[in-house]
Amino acid sequence: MKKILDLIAEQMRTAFEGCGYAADYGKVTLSNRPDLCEYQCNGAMAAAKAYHKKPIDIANDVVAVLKNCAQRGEAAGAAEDGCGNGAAAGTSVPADGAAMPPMFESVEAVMPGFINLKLSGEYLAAYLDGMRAEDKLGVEECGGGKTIIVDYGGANVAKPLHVGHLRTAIIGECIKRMGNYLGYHMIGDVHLGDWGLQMGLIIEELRDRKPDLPYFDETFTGEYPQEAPFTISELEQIYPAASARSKEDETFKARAQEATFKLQSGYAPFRAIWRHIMNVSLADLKKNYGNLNVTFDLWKGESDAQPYIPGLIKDLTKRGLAYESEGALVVDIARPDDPKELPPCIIRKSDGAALYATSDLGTIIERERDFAPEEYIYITDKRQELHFIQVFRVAKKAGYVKPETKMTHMMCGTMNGKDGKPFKTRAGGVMRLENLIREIDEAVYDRIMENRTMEKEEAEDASRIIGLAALKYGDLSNQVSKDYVFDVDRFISFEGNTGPYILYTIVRIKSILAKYEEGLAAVPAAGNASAAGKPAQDQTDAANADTPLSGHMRPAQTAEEKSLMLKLSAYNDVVAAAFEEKAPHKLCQFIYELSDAFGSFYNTTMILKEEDAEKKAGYIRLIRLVKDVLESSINLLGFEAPERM
RNA sequence: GAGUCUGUAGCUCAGCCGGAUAGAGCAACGGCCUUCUAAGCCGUGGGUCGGGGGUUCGAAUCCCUUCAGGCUCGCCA
Repeated sequence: MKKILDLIAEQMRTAFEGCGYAADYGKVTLSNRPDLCEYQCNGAMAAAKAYHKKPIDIANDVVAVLKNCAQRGEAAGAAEDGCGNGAAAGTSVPADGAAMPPMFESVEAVMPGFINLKLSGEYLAAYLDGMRAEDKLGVEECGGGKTIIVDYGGANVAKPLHVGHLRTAIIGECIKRMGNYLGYHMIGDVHLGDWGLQMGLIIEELRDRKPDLPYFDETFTGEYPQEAPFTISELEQIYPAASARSKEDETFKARAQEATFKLQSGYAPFRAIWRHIMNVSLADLKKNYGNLNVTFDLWKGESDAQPYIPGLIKDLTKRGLAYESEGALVVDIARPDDPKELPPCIIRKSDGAALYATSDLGTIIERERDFAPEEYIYITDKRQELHFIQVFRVAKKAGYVKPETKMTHMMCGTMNGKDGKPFKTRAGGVMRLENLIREIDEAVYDRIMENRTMEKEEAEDASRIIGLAALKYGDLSNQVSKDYVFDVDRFISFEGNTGPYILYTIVRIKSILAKYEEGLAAVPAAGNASAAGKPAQDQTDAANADTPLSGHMRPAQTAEEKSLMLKLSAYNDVVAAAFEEKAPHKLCQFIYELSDAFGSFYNTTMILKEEDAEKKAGYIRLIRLVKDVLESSINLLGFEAPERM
């Protein structure tokens, strides 16, 4: 479906043109004065200078044309009188094939030259009917199947996920879901850190702990065991210990570097250990990401890029793009218009080893070969900005990526504690993701038990769902690029603009809908024995020809109802903008406002007590659409709602 | 030092490709449950949009300058 702002703007543009002004001035925005109007057009003021006229005169001209059309009851009039060509208000939003009612309830010019618009209740109702009839609630699939690779998560093998991994995972998942919803072919890749020094550290630490393992017996010639010589909890203990040791013990560090080198050179025993590390760690990572509702299409890692690196280096050297500098192999990426000359990208260290940029370039070569995506989106901490500038420029300069391919680096701000410094546990350490999630879930559980009567098991399930929503919404509702304060106490308060508030709205609607279904089922069941045994859903559809599903949306009767309907109509616009601008917080903002509008409506309108059956059915249609939009939105954000809370 | 981002209510944040009276939430205060889930709704108070200058009919928004803070600045990822 066309976006409602575009539909209105089409009318405005033809009206401006009909008065002899450029159509561009017909831009329409949501009103910033809801007390005066619903939509506004400020074009008359902008046009005033170009046409040497008073803004209010222009506004009056345009308004006169719009009113003229409305009066004649044909918003789809002839083009020469400026009434539009019929595409906007005539037939573009069919509701059961019927023509659309007139668009505006009121159109007025106000000093100094604003044009204030109010949508007619009939038009709005018909627009919402259009949404209800469509698969994706009116969201247009603008992606056209284009492939986009999203590189997010950034987990390191053998290191537990901690809060620092939270943002990129959550944001990446949301971007991927929005893209898929809009018809892009999104490929999420976790891009594991599985090839660095940490592997050598683990191998050498393991040697000291379990020297009898066959991997360390150079005379061993048999088959290595299938089973890993450690569990995930051992592994998670080994790495930090080894890491700490390497900082004090130079010999140990040298051994680890040596081991890393041997691993990377293909030394069989160490490759065998590496595979064990990968298997054990990957299973754990999948579980943890799964708990966050974060999934990846690809579980590739830096190690997968290694086969491409020799060819990459050879190619860059042969073509003169890479050259030796201070013992390292580098590629210049500076451009004359850079405000500051950027350092070259190092693709091989002076000791001959590859590094981060090299494996990212290797990964790009593999992705081009396998997917030839039209866009790359990397989601990482913002401190990696320079790294990605370098990688992108080398990839383009060397022609590994087509010039028109978009390469985007979404830079995430850091999560700080209440003190404004990077987030730490109360004890001062790095907080593991699992612990954070548990803390939130427990707080939700306590909250449920203090206010509600619910079985222990249901409460536990519900607290997991609600806790995740609190965590994700708390993150996604902030601007991606900004640092933000991660305050556990605030997240578990669940009041105001929070995930649980959104869920609560959904749960209340579900509850009303369920009661309504019960009520409908009860009526025919009393006098119709044959229907009595059927499930409630079948009965409601069969019992009443004019069910909430089949009937039309009714024009709003109250201010609260109108606000709610107006808010709903913005859904397709918001989803498209949130993806286009890579701004999940806009979708959060939207569902918060939608929930808020529902709250006001709910509080002023008794839905189930309504005596007029058709009116009541209209309310049901409306709140069902609210529920659908909310559920669809939170699914894009990456969480879900419980049945009760 | 250079580059870059940020600075909006007591706190946490929207708004930033120029528009009308700068918006929410939390916290504070006051109302609303014999009515569909009060994790809710309604209301009150609270602001030199860091400071200064400029562009404009019009600036939180654009430009310059200044202050404060964060981050980055060739062989970590």
